[in-house]
Amino acid sequence: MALTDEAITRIRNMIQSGELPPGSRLLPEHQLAAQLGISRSGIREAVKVLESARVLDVRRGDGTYVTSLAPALLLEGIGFAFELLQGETLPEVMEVRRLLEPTATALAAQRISEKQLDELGELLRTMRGVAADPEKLIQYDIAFHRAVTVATGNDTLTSLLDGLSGRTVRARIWRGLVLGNVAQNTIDEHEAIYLALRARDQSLAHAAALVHVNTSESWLRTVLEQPGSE
Amino acid sequence: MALTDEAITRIRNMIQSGELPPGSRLLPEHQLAAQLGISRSGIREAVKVLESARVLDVRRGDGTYVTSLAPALLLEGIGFAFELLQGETLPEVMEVRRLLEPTATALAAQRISEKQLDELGELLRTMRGVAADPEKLIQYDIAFHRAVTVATGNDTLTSLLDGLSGRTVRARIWRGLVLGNVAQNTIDEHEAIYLALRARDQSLAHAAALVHVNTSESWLRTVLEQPGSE
DNA sequence: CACCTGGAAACATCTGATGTCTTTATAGAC
DNA sequence: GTCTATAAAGACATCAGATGTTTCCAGGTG
Repeated sequence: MALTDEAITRIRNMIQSGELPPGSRLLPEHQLAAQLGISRSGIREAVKVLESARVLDVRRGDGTYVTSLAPALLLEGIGFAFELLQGETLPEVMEVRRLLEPTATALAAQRISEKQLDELGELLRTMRGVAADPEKLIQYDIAFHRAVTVATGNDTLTSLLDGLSGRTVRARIWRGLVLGNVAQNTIDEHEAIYLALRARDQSLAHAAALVHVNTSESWLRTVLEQPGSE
Repeated sequence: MALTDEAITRIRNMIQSGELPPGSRLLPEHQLAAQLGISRSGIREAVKVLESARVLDVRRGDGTYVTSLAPALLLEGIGFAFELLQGETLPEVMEVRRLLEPTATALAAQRISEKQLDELGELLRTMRGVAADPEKLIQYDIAFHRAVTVATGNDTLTSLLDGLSGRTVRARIWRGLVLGNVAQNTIDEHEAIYLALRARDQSLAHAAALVHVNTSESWLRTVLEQPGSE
């Protein structure tokens, strides 16, 4: 494995060095192949890898361009990675969430805007309305937590938590959680978080988020102890 | 873009469903191509993508195998992603570290073993010995922080922090930090963390790690305000 | 039993051809 | 002059075949 991987590295270096800034266009395949001294096949594999990593954007009939390289794009792949983690590492992922989410929520309490607070309140109100519908409840639960992380103003943090709480991982866990008898409890915990943010109380926000994540985690533990849960 | 991407998805699904468990071998390229109904070129691009994501391990002359799918492998790529983040997002990465590392250090205080404490003390002693050599100081600094996260026993967390504090990002920041007049200060902060862990004092460990990360972050801020720092 | 050697299997790479899509320029209609 | 439809060119998508290299393993040899 030398030629193709070398091509990947060289293209990456061109981007990292600024020679190929975000949005710029790469040479056509055959010219790029000539420049890097390998065949089009090799170039295509290299480009495909960088495309899957959201570094390049290949537009058929047009050309290949460097993406914006925004955190939301580049960190998109980690959700992809988390989905392949085997069952025994799921508790580890939950633990990371338990470490990160309360702190992030506390940060949100410090920075959240009035408008974002209103949106959060609206989400909470909607959640109460669909408490009987598990699928919709999950959907709005995800939206609620995402809105909180967005309120931190840190895109990198948001993207990381998106990956940690990816739809697959979260759906697997929360579907069971909601189907259990704890729907009302979950909504109450969300309200506690909302009230803490509204009060801009960082300590309270931290505690409320911790309680909430802990509920999910302890539930997950009981599920994983049962056979046939995977 | 349909055929190759579909092939990627289908291979991923075979792995996720358990049809291809970790360590198992895939069909040869031409048989896989026949099964998925595309050409060898398409299969090769798909396999290359999954290989770059550390999902597959291609052994020339032998065959293609599913990796162990361990967190350390699958999350290896996020360091790769962080290296491509542009300058203005560097503060965001530092902020995530500021959120995560103190909490992780507090967790380590709870779980670290006697043996790991001894190793940490040894690292600290070594750091003092090479205080005058920036390159080596950076090297042992990385080892120190990694040892702390390893002590949490959470591989997923370790891999994430490895990515956040990847050699490139960290080296860029710390080279300047060490070249500044703060080498001794940095070592003192490490000792504070070590003592807190030794005392198994979670609150103190949290605080010490926060002070330490904050030092780096404020330094980074001053550097980024200067022109020509990138 | 240990070592060596051949062949088979599998990936690495290249080459060339064809299909399809996008963009753009051009010719025509109004 | 402007708008539109069409044609042509450029670029990626995909396929097919051939050749080189590496690895593994069976079988022979000492």
